[in-house]
Amino acid sequence: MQKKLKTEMVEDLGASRLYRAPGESSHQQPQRWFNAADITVAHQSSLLKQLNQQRRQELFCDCNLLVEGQLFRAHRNVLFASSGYFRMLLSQGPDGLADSVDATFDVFSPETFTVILDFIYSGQLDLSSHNVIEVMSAASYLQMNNVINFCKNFIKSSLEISVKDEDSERCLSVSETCSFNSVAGDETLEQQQQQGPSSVSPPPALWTRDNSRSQSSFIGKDLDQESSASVMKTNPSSPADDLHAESEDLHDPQDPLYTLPGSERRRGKGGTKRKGSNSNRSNQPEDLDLQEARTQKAEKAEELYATLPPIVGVIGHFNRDSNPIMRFKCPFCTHTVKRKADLKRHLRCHTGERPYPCQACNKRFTRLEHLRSHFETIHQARKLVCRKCKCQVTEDTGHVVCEGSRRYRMCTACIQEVDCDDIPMDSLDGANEEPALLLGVDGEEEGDSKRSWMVTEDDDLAEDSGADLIIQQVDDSDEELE
DNA sequence: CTGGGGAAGGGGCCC
DNA sequence: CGGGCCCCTTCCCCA
Repeated sequence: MQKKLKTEMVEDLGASRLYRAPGESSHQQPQRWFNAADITVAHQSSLLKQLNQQRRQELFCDCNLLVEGQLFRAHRNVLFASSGYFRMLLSQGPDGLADSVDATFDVFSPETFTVILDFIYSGQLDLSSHNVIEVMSAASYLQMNNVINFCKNFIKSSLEISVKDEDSERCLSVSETCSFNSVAGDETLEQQQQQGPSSVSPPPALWTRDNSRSQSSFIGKDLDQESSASVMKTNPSSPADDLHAESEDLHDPQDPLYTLPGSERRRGKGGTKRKGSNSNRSNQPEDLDLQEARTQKAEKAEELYATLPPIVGVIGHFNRDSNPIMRFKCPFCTHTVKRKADLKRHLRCHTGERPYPCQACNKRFTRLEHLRSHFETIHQARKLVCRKCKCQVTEDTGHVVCEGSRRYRMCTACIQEVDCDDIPMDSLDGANEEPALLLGVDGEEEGDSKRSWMVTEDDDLAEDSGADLIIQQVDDSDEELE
């Protein structure tokens, strides 16, 4: 009976078939049963070790790689299988069939390439907070998606960027069990990517429109803890889970630090959630926590910036005159820009850094111009348009009406129509007054260059009733003198 | 359900 | 290189 059951198992288990140990006849009572997956894994592991040993002994190495003057030797078939860059390089014309292949790299350091090469041959990625950006940049250059994904997860956990609760466990398993499978795994990933995001399961967070606001277990995770476990060992025994790593984008709109406490939470590109946009209704402890977290995140962002290599990535294009056009590649995504400054600006959408807070509502912005636009539109009623009838108003025919920290203009007719005798109206002159001298982002006096709509980290949050159309008397002069 | 408007974010590029 | 402007896209709210 038992024998019959096991025979059925052998026939039915499919992918995870069981096999008898060598030497056992089918008539004997089986002593040990082997899982096909275990055999495969053991074989892969052994093969990888052999290849790595051959590399270290420079046996059968047919590829010479010169990185900033330092020579590395490797096997072209391994490189071909591990890196999209080498796939392109080695498959270009008859050169790929040459007896030996030479390549020179100056865009990353030998130390970085050592990490990459060790990963290719061992499945272990030696990441630290000091090398992660450079490794990621090199992996991007070499088109090694699995390494990029490991780096993304590493950075993300270091930055304490939140992910959804339901994803957190999976993410942990990713970092713990990401398969090496540098040959098949990478290939599979690329195939998945070629099939488009919809085919990748689960879909990347960037593409989702999940309303979940839950925070992940990454929140509060100690950076040091991550650093101490900086060697992200991949487990060759697991399937190619690195697809899951792809599902977590560094730029997480669910990040509570992504916007201000109480302010609109942006979901995906461009959108805002304005429900409760008359903000600052969150309770004080949460504000304190978020303030602290925000400070920590700013520090992490600074650290991230500090570790950025001098050139994050350079891609050569050619113009009509066949002259190369240099571009800077974002280490976190595929975006390239012409100017380094533009890249720096772009990086804020990955780091979540929002250095420009609004004094009125404490909402934060990535750019000064966005803050200015926000303040003028929301809090200063710069638009000479009646909010109700949309007609053009002038300083004589329109009045500024306050709604919480928001201000807008209404024409005299609309105000009378609303029939609010007690509508508090700011004088237009007051609304148009230029703010007084202010504090900069860092709380240092910076003169006229910084306007009153910028708030320091230590400033009290502006009160905002958040009530619907509660019109309050606002003294412009007092407010702006502050 | 749908379209328009408002607000916000991001990219390109000029000064 | 930073600031600023322009333009586009995206999302939400509301009629």
